[in-house]
Amino acid sequence: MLHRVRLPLAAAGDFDPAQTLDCGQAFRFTPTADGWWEGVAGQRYCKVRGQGAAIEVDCFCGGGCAAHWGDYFDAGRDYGTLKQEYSTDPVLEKAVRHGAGIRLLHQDTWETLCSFIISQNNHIARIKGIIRTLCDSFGPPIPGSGMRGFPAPETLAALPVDSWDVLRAGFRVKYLRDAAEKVSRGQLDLAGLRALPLEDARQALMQIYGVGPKVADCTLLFGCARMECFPRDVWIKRVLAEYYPGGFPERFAGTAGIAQQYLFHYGRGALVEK
DNA sequence: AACCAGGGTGATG
DNA sequence: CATCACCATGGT
Repeated sequence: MLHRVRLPLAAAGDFDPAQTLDCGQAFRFTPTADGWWEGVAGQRYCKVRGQGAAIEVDCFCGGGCAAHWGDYFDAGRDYGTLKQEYSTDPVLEKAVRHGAGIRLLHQDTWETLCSFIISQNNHIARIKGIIRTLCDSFGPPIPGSGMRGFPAPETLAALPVDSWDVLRAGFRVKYLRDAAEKVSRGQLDLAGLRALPLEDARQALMQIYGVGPKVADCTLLFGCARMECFPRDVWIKRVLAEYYPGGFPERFAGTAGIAQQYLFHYGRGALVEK
C-alpha cells in the first residue's frame, strides 16, 4: 500500500533531490513529470521530493520505511552544521553554496560495488543505462512499482556467460562476474566490511579482479557509510590540482567523503563550465 | 615505470 | 559525421 514518510531536516535548503540523486553517487533515480524523483534503492522503490524542512517519501514498503529511507537519505545528520564547518575553507565554501542541497546517500553495499565497477572509464549517462538494463534483465520485481530491485550476487553468479552481452558493458563484465562469484561464495563478506579497520576493508574489496582503490573507496563511502573515505576520480583530481596544490585540509578528514561529494558536483559544474 | 587496450556511447563541433 | 572523453584497472 502506498504511504508517505516525512523525514524532518534542520533547514529547508538541506535537501535537493536533483543535486543529491544526480551528482554521481546513485544511478537509479530519475525526475518525474509531476516534479518528484523516483527510483529504486536496493529492493525498495520510492518517489521523493523536498518539502520545506523535510524530505517527503512515497513508497510501497511493507514496513520499516521511515527507518530505511531515513538512513538512506542520511536524515539523522545535521548538514547545516557540517556545511558551516566546510565553509571555513574558501573553496569548499563555494562548493557548498553551489550544491547546498546535496546529501551523502547510504546505499546498499552490493549495489554500490557493482555500480562503481560499471562506472570505470565511463560517463554517467552510460553508467545509468547499463545499470538499468542489468536490473531490468536480472533483478527481482518490486510489486506495485513496475520496477525491479538490484540483482543478488547469487543471481549474477549463476548467469551463463552470454547473458551478460545485453548489458554492452564491455570489459567490465569480467569484473562483475568475479565480484558476484566471490561474494556469493562467501570469499568476501560485504556485511563484515563495516566492522573492519578502513585499510583492511579496502584491501578486502581490492581482492576482487577489477576493483582498485577508487572503486573500493566509492564502495566504502557510498555503500558502507565510511565518511572518512575520499575517492579520487578524474574530477576530484582536477579540483585538487587546481585548488588544493598543498593537499586537502586535514581538519576535514573525518567527513572528507561528504566534502568530496560537494567538490565533485562543484568541479563538474564550475571547472568545465558545464 | 610509462604506456595501452578494454567497448561503447553521449556530447561536441 | 569524426572525434573526444568518460567517477579505472590490469597487463605489457
